[in-house]
Amino acid sequence: MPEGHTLHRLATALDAAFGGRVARVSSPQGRFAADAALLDGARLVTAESAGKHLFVEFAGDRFVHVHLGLIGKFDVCPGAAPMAVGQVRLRLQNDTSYADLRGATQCDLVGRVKRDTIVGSLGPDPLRPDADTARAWARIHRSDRVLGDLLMDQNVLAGVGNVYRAEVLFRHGLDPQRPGRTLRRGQWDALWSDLVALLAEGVRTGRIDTVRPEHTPEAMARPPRKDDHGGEVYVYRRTGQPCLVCGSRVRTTELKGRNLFWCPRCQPRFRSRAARNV
DNA sequence: GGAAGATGACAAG
DNA sequence: TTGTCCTCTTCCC
Repeated sequence: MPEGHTLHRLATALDAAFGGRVARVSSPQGRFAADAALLDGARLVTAESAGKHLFVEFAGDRFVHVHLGLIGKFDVCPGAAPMAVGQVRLRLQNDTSYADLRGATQCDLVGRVKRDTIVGSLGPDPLRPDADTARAWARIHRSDRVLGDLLMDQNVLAGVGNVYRAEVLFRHGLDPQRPGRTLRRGQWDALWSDLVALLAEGVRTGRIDTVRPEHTPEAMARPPRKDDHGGEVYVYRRTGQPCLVCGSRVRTTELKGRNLFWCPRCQPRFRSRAARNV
């Protein structure tokens, strides 16, 4: 379930379990074996996240760059490491904890320059207090691409994934197919501060909850969800179900290979002034 | 038991 | 745009 808040929590957990201590590093699956051998027995300095990227820093300006992709998992557990189950690409362990990485799209040993390049290419991360929101706005308000596309572009905005995209657009009544250049500054500012709050809440709870208190009874009354982002949402993966606010059926379509969810009434189709005057 | 699908991102054409 | 990779869970037969 990797969106920005997940990676942020993961970095914190890894830092708490391994930061400042010598770590055993291995690759039971073998695909990271050569690099693991180089790091084995080194001091793990810290772990940090940037958007959906994770960097585990080892002494000597060495970083394990991890991207979980769609299906990756990095489980941090207390106690002694059991026999590796499944495809464990990377395992960290010390006297008190172990952590297993599976299914990541990326697990590479990189230097500081490469690490800085990756971080520098990302858009502002709502979880970082020093995030430069103006950079994202500069990209968005000049773009012909639609909001649903822009919000998922990590070079525009770092850490937002499919769940937060769908939910934040719903919360602001914005049509996902609306071109970025038509967004007003005030709307963007509201969108950004909402993302800051939602992701911070996600970091705190480990779930994605976006339903406002006034709609919580409706959310609680519906059948339990099968997917595992953990929280209560308005539209994400609720295709065909009634909107918690207006009762319309939640709709879905594919946008650049990803599922996009929205409510046709709460997020009415955007029409430019020119189009309205025709 | 096996197919489908999933909170992502890349390269190739 | 399409194909590919990564792993695990859910759903259907």
